[in-house]
Amino acid sequence: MPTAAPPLDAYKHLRRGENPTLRLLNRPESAIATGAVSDVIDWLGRAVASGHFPIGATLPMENQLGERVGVSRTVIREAVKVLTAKGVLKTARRYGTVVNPLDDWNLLDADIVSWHKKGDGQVNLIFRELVQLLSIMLPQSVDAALNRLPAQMNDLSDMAVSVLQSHDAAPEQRLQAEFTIWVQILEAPQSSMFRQFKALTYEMIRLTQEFEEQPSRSDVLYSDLLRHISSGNGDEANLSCRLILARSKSLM
Amino acid sequence: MPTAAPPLDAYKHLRRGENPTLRLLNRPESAIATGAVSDVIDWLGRAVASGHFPIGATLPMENQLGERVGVSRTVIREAVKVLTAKGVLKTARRYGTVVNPLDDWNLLDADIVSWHKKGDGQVNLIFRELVQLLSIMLPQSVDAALNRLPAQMNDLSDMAVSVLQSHDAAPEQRLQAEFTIWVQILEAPQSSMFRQFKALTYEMIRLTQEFEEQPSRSDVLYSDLLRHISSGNGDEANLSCRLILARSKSLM
DNA sequence: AGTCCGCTTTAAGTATGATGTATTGTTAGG
DNA sequence: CCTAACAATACATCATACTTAAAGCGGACT
Repeated sequence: MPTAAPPLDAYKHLRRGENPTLRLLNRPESAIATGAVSDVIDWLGRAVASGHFPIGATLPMENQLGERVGVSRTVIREAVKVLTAKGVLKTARRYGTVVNPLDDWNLLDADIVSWHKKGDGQVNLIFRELVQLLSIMLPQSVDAALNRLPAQMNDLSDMAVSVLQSHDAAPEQRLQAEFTIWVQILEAPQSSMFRQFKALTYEMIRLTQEFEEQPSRSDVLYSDLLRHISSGNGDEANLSCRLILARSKSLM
Repeated sequence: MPTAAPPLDAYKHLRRGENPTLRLLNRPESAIATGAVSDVIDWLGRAVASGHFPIGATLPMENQLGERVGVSRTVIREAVKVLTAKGVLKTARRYGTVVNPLDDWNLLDADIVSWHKKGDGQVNLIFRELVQLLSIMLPQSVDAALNRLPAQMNDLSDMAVSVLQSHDAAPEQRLQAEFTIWVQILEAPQSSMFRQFKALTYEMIRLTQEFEEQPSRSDVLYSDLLRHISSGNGDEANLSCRLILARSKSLM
């Protein structure tokens, strides 16, 4: 086991959806976004995702873990329980807490994906499978967007495109802009389950940005997509959608 | 708020994968399948899903809830934390614990779906959307199964079909048999994310059985599907797949 | 009357320590 | 060599005390 302990506070800022200037959408912070337990969940999740605690490894005892990050055992236990419910960890008396194999993880849980970043152990695998999954779901959603009246495609999308077109948009702004567009599209099927893919889509965009050597311009792709949806051109819209996904797919 | 409290122990037997006689597959018990916390998660989840605690409702205080089901506040808190992480609940100091709107629930989490049963508040909605989602994913998986060598379709599937063909198979056996077949198919894409849909597929089959007025024979549908996959007949296999799903779809 | 500030109260959040209990590993007995 | 009793471990549960953020009330001031 590595000796260096990742700092607990290092990720606190990531959860907050700071977005003072712009009105674009940000991925809703995980519902459990308050207090020490949330911090430990985040820290532990990233520690596992990064390979600091590799698959099959046994975590330190709850007591040690607690004093290591400066919280009580109660907090550690509640965090571990959450990670256990997400299939990442498994606890057993006398045996300890161990990291489950990847197939046990609830990979459809966006939180789990969000803990991974470029360079982490299985991030390439996860990214690839995530793109593969969304390559199935997102075109379906685009199809649904065609059938609904284009009133769905509102000002928010237009604003997002203009952000993408601007030359001085920060990466986070571009991330939010692309996400905003997908949120509109994923509303079209009017399905709570489809809506669940919003957060996963956010993670795909995020990882796409991380993996890009140099920022590529996506404004044309998205404006084409929206235009074809508005004009009711199904084949063209579907093609635009797949072009956007091909960009992510090409990064592996 | 309703007065009658659902019994805590009433669901304990459901989690265990009792399967003494048969060798077919059962949905892997939720990773967190041991102890009082697990029981409370299950109980609370079902209490919410059934509408006993409707959306927007405030739960009793952690203390009261604890003495109501006969566990300490610690156990309640750990269970609530898990439900919070799944987006079902939301806690705030001085405000209490409230049930989130449906769109906040992690509906791709099979546990949440598993808590719903026929007659519950939103079960019709969830069932419909679940079938809709799997109507997209399962045909894709069938396609992948075609490309892999038919060694994938092993004895297990054959055994499952023979169970479906037998006239005296219990409902649970038929459930397990159908599930076993889908497990094989969902292995074909060799994707951890696709594997996540196993548990959701299990829930779809379960709900399909619940909603069926009288048990319908599915043996022909599945044997056709497997036969077409083995023979590499893509169009026919895809059709069989959609026929199976149409059976579920017709129940709403 | 209406607004604002601050106090009190509430219920979740955290901490601590003690005890319970499966499970493992070992050892003594056959 | 095998089995059964035993001891050790680390999670599981319980009980209690204390902390903290926020809702709600009430009084003071304009």
